[in-house]
Amino acid sequence: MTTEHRTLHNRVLAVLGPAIAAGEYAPGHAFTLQGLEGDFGVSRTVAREAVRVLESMGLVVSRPRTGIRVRPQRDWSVFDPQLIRWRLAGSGRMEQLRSLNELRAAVEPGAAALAAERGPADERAQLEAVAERMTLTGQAGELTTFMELDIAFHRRILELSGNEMLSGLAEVVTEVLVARTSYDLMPHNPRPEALRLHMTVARAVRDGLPDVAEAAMRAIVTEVADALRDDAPGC
Amino acid sequence: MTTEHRTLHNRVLAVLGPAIAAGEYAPGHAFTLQGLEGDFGVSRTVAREAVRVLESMGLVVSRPRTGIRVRPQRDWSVFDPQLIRWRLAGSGRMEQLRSLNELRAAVEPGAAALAAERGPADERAQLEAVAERMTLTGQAGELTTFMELDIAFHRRILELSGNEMLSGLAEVVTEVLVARTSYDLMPHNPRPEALRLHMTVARAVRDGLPDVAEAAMRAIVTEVADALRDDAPGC
DNA sequence: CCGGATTGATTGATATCACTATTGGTGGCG
DNA sequence: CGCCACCAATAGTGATATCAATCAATCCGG
Repeated sequence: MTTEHRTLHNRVLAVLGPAIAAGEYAPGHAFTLQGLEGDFGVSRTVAREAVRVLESMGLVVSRPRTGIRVRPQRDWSVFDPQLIRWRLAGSGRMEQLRSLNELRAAVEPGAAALAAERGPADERAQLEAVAERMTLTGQAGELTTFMELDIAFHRRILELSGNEMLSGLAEVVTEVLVARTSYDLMPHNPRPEALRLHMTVARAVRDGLPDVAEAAMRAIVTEVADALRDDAPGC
Repeated sequence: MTTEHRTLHNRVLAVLGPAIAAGEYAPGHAFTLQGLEGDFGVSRTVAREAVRVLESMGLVVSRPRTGIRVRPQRDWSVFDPQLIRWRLAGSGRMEQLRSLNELRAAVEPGAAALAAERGPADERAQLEAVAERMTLTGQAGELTTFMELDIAFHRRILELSGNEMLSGLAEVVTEVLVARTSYDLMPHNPRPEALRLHMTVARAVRDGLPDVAEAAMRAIVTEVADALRDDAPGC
């Protein structure tokens, strides 16, 4: 997760960010520094720091005389984990989850193949233990622990791909899984089919079978995508 | 491209960012605000704004008494277009290009399929014209114009996918293509095979043939990946 | 009615001060 | 001798005041 020490500008961001991310301000809407100072009861220094961060995420532009203007959605840095979290907290959650899962569907099968192909053998072997514990805690209905293992599982595979960009998506996947659990979009008991598929992926990666790993992972993510399409919780 | 008006803190970032991104400072290395003020001859406010941005990109953490410390690479927001640009400007360029292209290889085929499947028909039809102009300018050796068209082509497909995350990757692909051209990693005349493949993708998308579009796009990106593997310029 | 000078609102930048948290040392105690 | 509690130095954090630069909007002359 991203670094979050409790500074004032972070507290401003924690309110402003989600509000803009949720579309509460139309593109083009202009804030002023003075306005922010007043609204949040903070100094100019702090307000400017917050604005600089929003600016670096592409949410706003700050120009003299015009103020701080909200940019259209297409300019946002949609891969920024913080922005993803903000959006998942807002009203467009389901839509955001759908597009994130489509991304996962596009990427994770290939990552699983790469992991099986060129991950270090010892680390590849460790995946099975994670999948086994997932099965146990899943059947026991321990949702929080299950989530943590699920995150660890997918993160590990992305990292084993040996590709820095794919590893970087681990943050994204983490946000998705956290959101699915904390917003109660997971079934109380994971589907047995999904658990089996995770085991299949784990073994295929361990045994260096890219095609099997890829196919099983594809089954996992498309299953989730289908479930989300029906607005029902999948795994 | 990201917004870049010439503020002082941006000038600080333009030096500090690439330096950190290039690994000139080992993880754990600590700056102080005072040091930055002196080194860049700027006020504390400006130095702090720059640090806040670096912090939001995961490059550093700022803590009282400890200073501003460089974080290990795995914590960086590797999808941030600005960070990508900084890294492509540094010494690890080829490695960065390789991982970016592996990402493209994982994502773009699927995006092409989605574009063929559910993009608006009129926009899908426009792709062919872009591909045709690519062929013309490519054969004429007009590298800059070719690059712009190439960018437009791939961006259009990502946008037609109708998925916000995939559209977001357009920035990444743009940085890659700009870097390939400006650092002279493109062949002076694009390979005819590559030009034909772009035409194939364009027509398949226009005609709503996901499988064809996906296969042709896969051929494009794997060809590039192979070329990069041999350290030779591909298309 | 059009174009260019004027202007005032708003960000950009600096300087300085008080506050706070963290760390690392220091001295006392077991 | 080692462990723990306390203290002080240090660096970021936050506030305030002030001036410079910019530029959208307005106004005025031709």
